Amino acid sequence: MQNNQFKRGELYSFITGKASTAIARRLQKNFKESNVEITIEQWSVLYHLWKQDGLSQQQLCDATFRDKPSITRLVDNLEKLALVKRVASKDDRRMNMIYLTNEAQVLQEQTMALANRTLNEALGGVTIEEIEIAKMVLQKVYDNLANGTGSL
Amino acid sequence: MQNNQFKRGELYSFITGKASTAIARRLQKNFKESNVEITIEQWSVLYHLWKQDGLSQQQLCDATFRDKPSITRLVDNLEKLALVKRVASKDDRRMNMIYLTNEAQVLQEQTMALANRTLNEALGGVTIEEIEIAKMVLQKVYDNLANGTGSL
DNA sequence: TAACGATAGTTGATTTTTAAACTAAAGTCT
DNA sequence: AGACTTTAGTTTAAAAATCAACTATCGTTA
Repeated sequence: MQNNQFKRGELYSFITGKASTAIARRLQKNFKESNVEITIEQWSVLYHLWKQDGLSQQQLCDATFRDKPSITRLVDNLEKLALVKRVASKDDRRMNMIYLTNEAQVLQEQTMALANRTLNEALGGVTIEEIEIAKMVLQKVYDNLANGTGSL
Repeated sequence: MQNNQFKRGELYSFITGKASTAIARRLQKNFKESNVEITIEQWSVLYHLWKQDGLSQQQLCDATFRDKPSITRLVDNLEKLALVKRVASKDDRRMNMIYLTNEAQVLQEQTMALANRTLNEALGGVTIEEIEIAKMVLQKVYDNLANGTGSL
């Protein structure tokens, strides 16, 4: 039994993710206004490939916190948009390595600028110290749930 | 221009909402293990009705941060499950007031216990003070984006 | 009262997410 | 080598989100 005693109802915001949903919607809107015709889900995949190109689909699952069918379809759609290419691994023929195309590399600078603008809109009036604590709490929540088996 | 200068990549967690997604998945899993056969989206509607019964669909939109079609269909499904009832308002015949059934009231205690258990799993090792700051930051992010027009 | 615009809710089409079942390719163990 | 298990990815079906168009009712205003 933990010594944290929470008042019911107060922590609803942690469950709903209203803040991240609001950020995602705003980012999507900012993309559209700049005529960037990709979804934020697709962008989140490109984001990790910009950090490191040639990830497997499973690595993209872990990075984006999505399950395998979601990544399969996101990669399907990104391939249709000619933003990524599937390349069968020579070492392990079960794996697809996902590589960015030249078109996708062009998007990086523009979309990262839009993402930073969106975060500035979202975090106005919040101090760096508060942001650091919030980041730490969210990371800890994720670690608490990602590692465990779910059996408490 | 704001004086907040963020390092790229570090704030990715704010966009993805990994933490709230992880909590939602764990809650759904805990529901299933206890044979509670509702989705977390349905539960989020019930949650607000437990706090105040007889809300209109528009009030549920605002409370759950969902749009009108989503609430229409969630109420559809909750009605099929015999957990809520639509009652046309006498004052304003455009409005449906949504009321809990007896079956839904039975669910309250069990699911709130599961929600609190889930939050205890999620927030282990985080102090009350840190939680308060994180809540404040998330609320401020939401306010920053919900009020604005999106034009920066 | 007639016309106009705003609000509450529904419907339809498309896309995404999720869980579960499935195929194919490795690895392991005797 | 043969049987078993694990891992990578795909497919299918159901629930939900999103955007747009739509109906019905209300309020205002001329």
